[in-house]
Amino acid sequence: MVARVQPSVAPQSRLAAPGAGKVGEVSALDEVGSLQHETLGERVTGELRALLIAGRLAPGEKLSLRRVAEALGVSMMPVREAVSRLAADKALEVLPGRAVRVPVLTLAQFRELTRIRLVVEGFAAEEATKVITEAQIAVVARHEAAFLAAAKDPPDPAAAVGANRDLHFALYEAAGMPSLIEMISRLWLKAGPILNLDMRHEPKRLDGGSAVVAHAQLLAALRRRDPAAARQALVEDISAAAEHIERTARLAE
Amino acid sequence: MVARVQPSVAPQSRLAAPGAGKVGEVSALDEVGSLQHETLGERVTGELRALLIAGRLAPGEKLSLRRVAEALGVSMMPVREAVSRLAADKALEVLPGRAVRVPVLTLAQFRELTRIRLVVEGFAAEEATKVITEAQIAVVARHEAAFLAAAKDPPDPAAAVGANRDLHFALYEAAGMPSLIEMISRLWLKAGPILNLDMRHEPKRLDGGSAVVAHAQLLAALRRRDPAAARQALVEDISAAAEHIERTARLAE
DNA sequence: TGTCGTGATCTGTGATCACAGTTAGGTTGG
DNA sequence: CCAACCTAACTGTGATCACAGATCACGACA
Repeated sequence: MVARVQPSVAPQSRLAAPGAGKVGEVSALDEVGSLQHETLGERVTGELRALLIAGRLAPGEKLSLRRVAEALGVSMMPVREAVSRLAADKALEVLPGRAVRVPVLTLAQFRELTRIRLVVEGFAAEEATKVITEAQIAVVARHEAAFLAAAKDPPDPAAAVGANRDLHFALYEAAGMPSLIEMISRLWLKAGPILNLDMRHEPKRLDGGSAVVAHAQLLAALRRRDPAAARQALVEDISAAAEHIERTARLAE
Repeated sequence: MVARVQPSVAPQSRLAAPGAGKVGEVSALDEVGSLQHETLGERVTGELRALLIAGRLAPGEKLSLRRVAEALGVSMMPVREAVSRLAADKALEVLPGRAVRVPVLTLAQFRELTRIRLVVEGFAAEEATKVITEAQIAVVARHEAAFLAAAKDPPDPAAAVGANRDLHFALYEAAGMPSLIEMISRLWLKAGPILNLDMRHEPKRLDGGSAVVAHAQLLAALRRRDPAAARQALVEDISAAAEHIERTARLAE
């Protein structure tokens, strides 16, 4: 049907971009990173992503483009773009003729997601342990402390969820693999609603739970520079949380 | 900033959907799968995805929403949605004030992508080998034969690219993990432009290349039900292709 | 009292218009 | 003849309007 999308422009004919700046001239203006003013659609996307990962949007909850637009004080257009992106990641789903909602995972889907997380995040932990710096370990430790504080009595579920997220991603980012981070983000986007909604509703799980010991083992492995042990600690962290979800959470079918 | 997106509807208050169909009654109407008519935006997305994976859109090639819309005979709106989705997957990128183009990978990005592919697709191959059926093996073998035929003299690059894709995904789908397939598709979407554009331009690599022996080893491992060997064969297939790309292809920076 | 039909309302999808920013090409001045 | 400016076309983004389809609630009929 579509023979050529862009017949007129040959990409090879344009090897080097002309560039708007003058060549050979270095000034202080080159320092500023041309703060590309974030487009409105991207901002909405980020807002919804944060809400999903934090578990503040429950599985099955229905969203309305117009309502979201009104709540965020923007037009319907950026919301459409954001929902399109998130739906492409299956972080949201659009029912045929109905509305857009947060997907409700079946038990099989949740188990598959967990298996993938074990592989991908385990790999990330292993690679991160090989190249992590002292300063980065300190950052992880700081988030671990924050998580511990939030899990203590009285527990602060929202803070715990955020600290847990920061801890994990601080580790993953140490691997220095941006595409991997992006991939893991997508996994969290899909698992976030169940995982963190649960953690939010059952703060008792936090204190004395398996997460604290897994995090401690993870940090110890990092300090020992033991990739296999770090992976093992992460696997236990993910597995324990998944088992708890399977026991308690409401999964479809 | 945004406290609650949808304040009026409590998701818990709507535990079970009412359902339009009558319960307890089984008729012929339950057979028809509620044919949801594919939306226009989805069709455009699929069209662009196919073009990207097949390597028919070269890295650095610029796209214009209006041109694409005109070429596909649709309005600009569905194209915007498709580009939004693909840009979210980083299969396309939108320059700040310029145009949208297919990304040009740096050497570091390509290497990272390859490492991730080794982990994820290797895992998929391993899992698939554990549960693959005879019929599914036959399907893989058929695509292998098609690939062999397309690689022979005279080589048919387009057919070879398609057969190679079908072969790999026939294997991965045998694992029965939909989210994993989706994840691998995204990886191919990003690597496709370089990998298959190269294969298209250098058909000599096909005949007598490492791909045919890797595929043969893969099939042998499948028939032996040897997950580790299947993974190894796939790793060699991916690695060999990646090495060739690194030697010949034009990578940024 | 239970069930079905029906209309108002809300849903996402698509099209069209408006706009600021950039690019490319042509023209003018040196 | 070369370079710099300047204009015109084109870019993605956002907003608004239009429309088919689905949902839901109310009311009428059995």
